[in-house]
This record gives sequence, C-alpha cells and structure tokens, in this order.
Amino acid sequence: MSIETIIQQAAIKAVKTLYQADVNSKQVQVQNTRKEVSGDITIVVFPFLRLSKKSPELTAEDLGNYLKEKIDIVDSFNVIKGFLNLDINKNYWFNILKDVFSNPDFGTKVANDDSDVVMIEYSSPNTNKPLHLGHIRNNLLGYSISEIVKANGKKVVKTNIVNDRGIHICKSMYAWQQWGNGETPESSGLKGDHLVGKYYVEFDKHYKAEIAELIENGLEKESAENQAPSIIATRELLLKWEAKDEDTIQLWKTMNGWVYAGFDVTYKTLGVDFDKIYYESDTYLIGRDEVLRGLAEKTFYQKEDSSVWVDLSGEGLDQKILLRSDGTSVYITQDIGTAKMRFNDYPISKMVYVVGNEQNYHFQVLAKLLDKLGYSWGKDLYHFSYGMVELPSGKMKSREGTVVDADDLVEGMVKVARDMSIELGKLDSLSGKELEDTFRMIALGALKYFILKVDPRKNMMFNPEESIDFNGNTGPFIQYTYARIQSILRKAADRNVSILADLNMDSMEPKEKELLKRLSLFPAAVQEAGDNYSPAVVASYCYDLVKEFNQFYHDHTILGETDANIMNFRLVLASAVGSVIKKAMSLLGIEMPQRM
RNA sequence: GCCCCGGUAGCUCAGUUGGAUAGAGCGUCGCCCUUCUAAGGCGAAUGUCAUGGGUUCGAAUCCCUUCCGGGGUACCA
Repeated sequence: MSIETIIQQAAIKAVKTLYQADVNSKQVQVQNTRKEVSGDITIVVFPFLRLSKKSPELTAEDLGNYLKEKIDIVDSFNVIKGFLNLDINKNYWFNILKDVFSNPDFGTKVANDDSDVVMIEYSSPNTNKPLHLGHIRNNLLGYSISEIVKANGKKVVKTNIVNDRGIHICKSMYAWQQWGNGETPESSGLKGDHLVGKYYVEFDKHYKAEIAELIENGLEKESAENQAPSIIATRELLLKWEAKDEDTIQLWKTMNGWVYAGFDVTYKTLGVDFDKIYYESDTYLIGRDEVLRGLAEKTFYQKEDSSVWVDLSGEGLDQKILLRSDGTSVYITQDIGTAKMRFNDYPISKMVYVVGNEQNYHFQVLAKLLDKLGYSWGKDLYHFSYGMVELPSGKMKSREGTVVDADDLVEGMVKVARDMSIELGKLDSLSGKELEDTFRMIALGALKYFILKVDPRKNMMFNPEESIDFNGNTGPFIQYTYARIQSILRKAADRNVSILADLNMDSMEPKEKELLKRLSLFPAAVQEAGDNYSPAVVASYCYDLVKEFNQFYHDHTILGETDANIMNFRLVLASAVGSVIKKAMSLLGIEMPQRM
C-alpha cells in the first residue's frame, strides 16, 4: 500500500472521529510536501472546514494531533495555513529502500496465465518509401507503450500491419517500370527502401507535370488529376495486381523485398521488434468479403456506379466509401479484415492502434463499422493518437522529399556521439565493438529520450538545424548518471566492500531522504504511464530522480565516507537508484552504458 | 462551412483528480574540477499561463466568448 493511501485512509478515520462526518477518498487531497517546507507528505484541509467549523489552522492541528497519535509512521507535523505537513518515520523510508535494493520487480507487475492480452499495433509502414522522423516517433512510442503495458502486468502482443498493396504501391512500381532502367539495390548501392522511395517521388514529379500540361490544354483541375496518363496506368496496374497478373505480382514481390530488407535494418537500429506481422495483401480480401457480407445484409448500400458505401450520418459521422466503383479496396477495407484476423488468432482483450492523430476520424469510423458488422470488440478498440512531428518549414511530406530520413538522422547522431566522446576522452579504456556500441547507445538514447519525453498526444517541433542536445534534460544526462553509479559500484567491489541490505542509521541527510522519496514514487509512475499510455511520464520521473541523485552525489561522498554504516547506506542508495534508472529507461527502450 | 486537437519564459517542453511563491532544459551572465566521471553542481535574469468573462475560500487546470495555429471532412493512405 502506498504512503498516500495509508495517509488518506487514516485521514478519513480522523475526520469521522473528530467531526462525526464521512468523507470519501476523493475529498482527501494528499500530496508530496513542497521542497521549501519541512515535512514529507501533506494533507490539504480546506475541504474539511465545512465539517470542522473551525479555521484552517485549527482543523489542521486537530488532524495532525490525531494522526501523530494513531499512525505509527507519522512522527510529527507542522501546519501552514490549510496545509498539514507530516513527517514520516525514517524506518518507513528504509523499508522502501530495502525493497528497491532486494526486489528485482520493484515498481512493476508480472503477467501470469490469467493476465489480459493487449495487442498493440505500431509502425505500420507503407512499402513505397523509407521511414522518416514521423515513423520514428510512431515506432518508439509503440515499442515503449508495449513495455509499459507489460510492466503493468499485461500480456502484450506487438504487431505490425504492413501496407504492402494499394494504389500508392503501384505508383512506385509504375515509375520504376517507366524510368528505372532496371536499377536494383545491388546495381546502385542504394538501401532498398530508399531506392523504392526514389521512384515514388519520381512518380509524383511526372504526375504533377502531366496535370499541369492538361490544365494548360483547358481541363479542369479535377479531371486533369483523373486523366493524367500516369494515374490511369497506375490504376490499371492495381487492377492487374488484384487479378493476380503474373508479371505484376513478380515486380511487386521484388520491389517489396527490397523495401523489407531496408526496413529490417532500420528496425534493428531503432531496437524495435514485433511478435506478429500482418500483411495487407493477406487481409484485404477478408475485409472485402466482410464488406460484401454487410452489403448482402443491407448494412451497407451500393451506388449506381457500383461503389459500396456505409451511411453513418445517424451516428454523427458522414457517409464513407468501402469499395471503389471499380471494385478495388480502400484503406479502411483492409483494416476490417486485419481486425477480424487478429481476433481469430489471439484472445485479445484490448486492441491498441498506435497511429497518428490525422487518422482520428478514420478510427471513429472503423469502430462503428466493426460494431455494425456484429463484432462486439469493435467499439472497444483504442486509437492511441499521437501528434505529428513538425519542422520549422511545416509538415513533412514524403512525396515532396521534405522529410527527415530515419537512417540519416540516426547516423548523424552516432557521429555527434562519437565526436563528443572522443573529445571528452572518457572512453579511452574501451575499444572496438564495445566502443562503437557505446556511441550508438548514447546516440539512440539522445534521440529516443528527445522524442519520448514529450506528451505523445501533442505535436512536437524538430529543428534539423539544431542538433539534438546531449546536456540537460536528455538521454545522455541520464546515461551519464547511471555510468557514474556503476563506476562507484565497481570501485566498491575492487575494494572488497560488501553492500548489505541491513541499514543502521539514526538520521538521514535531507538529500538522502529526497532521493528515497523519489524512489518510492516509481511504482506510481509506472502505473500512471500505463493508465495514460504515456512514456513521457516515465521520462519525467526518471529525469527528476537523476537530477536528485546528481545533487546528492555532488554534496556527499560515498566511498570517502568514514562511517561504515553511512557508507553502506549510500552504496545501497546508489545501487537502488541505478537499478530504477535502468528499469525506467528500459521502458523507453533506452539502454544504459557501463561507462561514458 | 462543420468536427477534433492545441496556444505556459527568446527557443523546446513539464505542470492529470482545482491548492502554498507557475517549473525544467537550451540559450544569456557569473561561480565550482589537488576530492567517488564537469555529458555534472550552484547562483542571476527572463512570464498579461493567447484573450475577455464565469464558477470557487482558491483557476495554467473546470465552463462560455473571441483571436491565432494544426489536423480531418464521401472513391490518398
């Protein structure tokens, strides 16, 4: 039971005894005491004034006296206006420290056979272009949320739906056929996904030129967009693909193969992975069958041009197309099929889609569609809607080439990490792979923390002109603190100092107690992050912990301490902080170096 | 037009059930390495919490107005 809960329940009893009145836990506001004020935990007494019919100060005095007498972890108290600040007995804090030190599962819950299965879809790339910074945010969030949900005692299935078919894929295929001259990753030395992306951009260039020409010849914009030769050819290609034309399928397989090889490299670099991968090419027909079933059951309707629609105007939404007039599927068709397949494959109790907020409307429609098709789980799907990454110049657009490429960004950061490490000269004891791994760890730590510390729901700004920081509230700052702790623990081991969970001390320094308080908040942070699907909560917690540790580290020596009990206590404290840092950062997918 | 989301220091961001003097980092100006790693610590300056109103003992937080920005809005994904 957390300290907040203990105090809260005690306060409810106190009010009952003192004022013969019932209050619920919501009315008892318990918060951490502000740093400038003495005390550990604070009760806000304003809500009780009506019951006590006394001044805030006297009410707080009443409560304080009661708690001091009845609750053994409350040592003493002070009152400032309507705030009752309680001092908690040191043994309470010592017990927390012992728990952190000796319990490897401190702060997290472990899943068992009966735990809920949560399926988390993330990444979901199109196979017509390489990944960019927006995808990085998606991948990092998806991975981190998976780890956080796991830490809250759920079974997690990480999944990826690869959008490997559709008109957009045909665009790069067509462009490659027309202007590719047989170029391959081998012949050009280009990473597969970058090669295919090049032809996607190429398509757009030609398509735009054709539209401009048609408009010049007197066509309206809309008809020009529909009659440009490139788009007509691309539509034919999609029809041939859906008809399983052999050459078209072969080209599709070849080009997608290039892209997958490229994606694998990027995924590995980012340290993300999946338990189950679905391909739209396998699921879209199931979706189409579902749509046709809905049509037969008159859930949906058909227009004269034979396109299929759903009318959601009764639910406050619009009409939505489900199959085009030429019979091919649209984006939402495959999502229906994929959902059906997944629920057949796994005993899913919650389905989470990590997809950008530009698709909020899409997921509202999807939930209602699944519901209409008779799937009870449809309306419970959760769209984890995250914000866009914006550049100073505006939104990133793959077609126009105004993106921050994922591979380039990571490589650039590794270079910065390498240069900086060499300049600081701290890694001279390492060499070869170990050294290179540390550079990558630091670079990825900086990038991941930069992305994940921001509230996922909000749009965020990235300025390519300014490199991502390595000082201050950053991943490397946290890694650095961890490395310092490991250095101390190594030195302690060298001197044969054993670290005991047995703590014998009369009092603590303020910085020591502050650190203990921070440690005690870890379980609440993990839970809050899980409840809100927010890696930023973990990042923020970890930063506060690390900042607190650095102050302690600055003010107090550990190995230089002459009192053996105090030295042992500080070693236990440092070790515990180290393990919490490591665990918290692992929830963000950030690794901790032994040295840096 | 309609719907959704956002606006906090020069910049990037915290601030979740309404609580004490609104906080960090970067940048700026100072200070601290004969002492466990200075990717660190300490101090200074910087705010009409977009705007106007309302509810409340108390509002950055809840409700309404206006302004600004982003996204979506029937055959892109």
